[in-house]
Amino acid sequence: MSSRPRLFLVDGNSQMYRAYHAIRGLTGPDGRSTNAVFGFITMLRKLMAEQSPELIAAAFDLRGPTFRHELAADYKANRRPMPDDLVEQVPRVHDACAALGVPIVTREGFEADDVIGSLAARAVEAGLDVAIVTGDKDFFQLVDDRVHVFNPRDDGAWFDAAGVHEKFGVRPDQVVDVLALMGDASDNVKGVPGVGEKSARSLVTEFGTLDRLLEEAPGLSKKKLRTALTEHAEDARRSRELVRIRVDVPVDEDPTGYRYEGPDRERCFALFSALGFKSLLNEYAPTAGTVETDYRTVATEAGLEELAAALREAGRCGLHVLTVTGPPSREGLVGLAFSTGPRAARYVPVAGGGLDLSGNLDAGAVIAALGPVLEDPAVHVVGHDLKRSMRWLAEHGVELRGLELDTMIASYLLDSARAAPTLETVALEHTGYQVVTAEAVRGKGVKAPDFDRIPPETVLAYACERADLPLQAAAPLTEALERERLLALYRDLEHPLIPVLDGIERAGVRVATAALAEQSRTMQARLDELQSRIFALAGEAFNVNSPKQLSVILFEKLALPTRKKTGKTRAASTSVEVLEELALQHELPRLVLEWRTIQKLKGTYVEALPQLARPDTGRVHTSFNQAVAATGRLSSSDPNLQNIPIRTPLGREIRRAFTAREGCALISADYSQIELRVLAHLSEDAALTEAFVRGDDIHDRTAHAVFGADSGLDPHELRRRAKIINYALLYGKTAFTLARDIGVTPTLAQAFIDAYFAGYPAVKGFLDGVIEKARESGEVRTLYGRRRLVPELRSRNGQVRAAAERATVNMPIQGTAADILKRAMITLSGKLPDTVSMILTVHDELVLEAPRGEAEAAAALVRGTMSGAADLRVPLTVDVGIGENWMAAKG
DNA sequence: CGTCGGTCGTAC
DNA sequence: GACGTACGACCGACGT
Repeated sequence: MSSRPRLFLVDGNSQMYRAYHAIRGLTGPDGRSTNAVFGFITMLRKLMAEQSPELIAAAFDLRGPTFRHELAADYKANRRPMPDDLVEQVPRVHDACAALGVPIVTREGFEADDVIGSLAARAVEAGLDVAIVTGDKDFFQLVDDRVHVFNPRDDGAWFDAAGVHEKFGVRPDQVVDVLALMGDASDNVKGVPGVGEKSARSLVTEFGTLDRLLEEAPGLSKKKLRTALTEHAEDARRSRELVRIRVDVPVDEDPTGYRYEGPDRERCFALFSALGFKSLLNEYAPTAGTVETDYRTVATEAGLEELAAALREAGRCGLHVLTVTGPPSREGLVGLAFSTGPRAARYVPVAGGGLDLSGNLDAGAVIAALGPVLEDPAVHVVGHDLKRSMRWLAEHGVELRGLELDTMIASYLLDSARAAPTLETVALEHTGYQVVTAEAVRGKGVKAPDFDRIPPETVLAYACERADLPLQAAAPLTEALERERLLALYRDLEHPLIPVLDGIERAGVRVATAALAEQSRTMQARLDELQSRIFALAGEAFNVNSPKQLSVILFEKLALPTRKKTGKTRAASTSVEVLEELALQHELPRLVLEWRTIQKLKGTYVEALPQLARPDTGRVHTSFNQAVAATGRLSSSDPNLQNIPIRTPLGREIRRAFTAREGCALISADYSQIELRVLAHLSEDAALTEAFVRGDDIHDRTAHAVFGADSGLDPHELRRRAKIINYALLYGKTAFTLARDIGVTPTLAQAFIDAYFAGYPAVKGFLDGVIEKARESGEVRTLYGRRRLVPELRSRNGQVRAAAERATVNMPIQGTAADILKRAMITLSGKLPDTVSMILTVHDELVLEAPRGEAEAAAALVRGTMSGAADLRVPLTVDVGIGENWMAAKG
């Protein structure tokens, strides 16, 4: 090993071309290509990380002729010009290179190759080793003890002289001779006709040098070769001069001066922001620690009064409510943070909890001073997840008003397809700051102390940033919403929905915990019984819940046939589908199916729900997430009340446990076939629209269209199949899975799909049109302008593309339905009397709780509001029911 | 002992 | 390979 410092010389042009071809379809915020820049940066960063170069520089070609054009006028004449979208990236590749701390070297009249060759020669003279970073085999000619070639592709490959011989078949000093003989069509380097790479190599190996070969040519026995070599000897010599990399270009630079001193972080950040390289921004972002801040703790009565006055004076603030983890509670409030301007915030810790905060103000004093400000609609509030703040403040009797902007939801509307936006990503993208994470303050894992166990001074920066940065992000986010035509959707739909959802969450839903406990006992008894019979049949005890152990029993011990493999690990599947088939030939899988069903219901609902109910009220308060689902739907968690069973009798028992409070009834109202109606509206299909307008049974209508009037089959079965087909189309289902679901051959299923599209011709055109438009624009929108970005439509991976196409056709349908229900909720919340509460929403359904005497009137109001929530070409039919529990109300 | 990916299953 | 959108229980491999 040499101890000499090593200079890395990056072959800029070849690496830029490689990046350009390796990455497709990447564009920046301005819509211009960024693929080559991104690929080049990735390569450089990898090089830095893995090779830790002490010295580095990059050489690039300049436009215009070089000395080679003087040697051969047609040099590179055949080469296709650089694509326009690469040309425009060249200056940015240079910028990126410089920003990352890699100086750029060019020489007029010479190519990057010659600059590198000459720099390498100077470097060796100066006592350095050299690594040429390239994927171009031409550089093999420069390799010696001191100069090696490094190909950064994949894991990276080093070439010394032996490596060159192994890879290219000749010694480095013979490389030019081989290249000269074989020529290079793309550069118009002629070479010798009939001599390709292989024969060039063997000839040079045999004769040692090109000169020697040409001397001996007249005596060669092979006629063709002899003639070619003698006639084209001059071409070969000229070609050698073209392919020979110059090592004598005057380079003034001192190679020892290319010391790598790291990236210019500010310049990188600015450049990567402009290019839209969000994943890279993180690393180069300025952090709070590097910026002057005015973050202070407020811990006196006088300070509180001063803060309250300042907030009123400002009329606008960023807010963060710092709490312990877990559901909202009175005790869990840890502190409040307010910001009224960039990098300025006040943190008000609240005494109590596990830490001795006797020096701090108690919740009563804090709320007394600041509650009125928070409730004042004239004081506008910006925050990240305002609904969460509302719920926690409500625990202290404070009604947060004056909501101005929720940065979480604004960011979600801009790109609903990615993971729910955290303040970390919003701050980074819209203010350029990297915030302190909760993990950095609290530590990692479940054992990390909660915020109430951490001293206020430690929490200060964290809490203040969470008030400050949303406020700073508000303007850029609003501009982005405006620019992307999403501001009206935010203002008219998502924003007004925040307090509506807060109300639903706060109201909660009553669960009959005693009934669930009873169910749990019954279920356990049945599970025990099933388990012993399963063990008896298996001949041993095992964990029935473990797919792995179960498959050993099924497929090894009992030697039942495997039917399906699982997605990722390709293990034998034990899914319902498989077990149902196996149940035909063995008792054990049948018992396992029943065991699983009961276990699932018991574990997920019967036991989980009572634990999540408030002991004092017996009500569970779910969280609705407004910034998760890519289509615009809401999701529900802790507990998820949107997947409570309904299909099986046992499952329905669980719905019976959702009951109205004393003296009240539940009202369930759901849209009938809303997605198909949305499809009818969006596609403007005459037959589909007419069917809904006339009030036909849509599945019968489809059965008629698909199977004909006189198929002679059971009408119920036909309707069942038609229903599956109707929904299959919404999800982009293929003939393959449709066939499986309705029990026909894929060919027949395809015939059904064809018949469907023949019956509803505009639907086909609509679905194709959606994909086509989305491929062009990169996005797909609902009737109300909600959008989803679908870059995967341009993927080269067929499977990825197909999945994106299915998501694309589904989005406007599912998303418009979601928009409509949200509209209905907002309107309804303004009309309902105080005595009636919305308590649940499940995609196409609303559940309300009303005093018995008011239920009928409320039901009528709900039906009217939901029906009128959208103005479609088809009516919106709403099924409404009233009952003492959720099951009964769905009647 | 905790984290995390994989599998399975519930809803619309 | 093959149905869109979610949440969550449980297992078991893996790392501390």
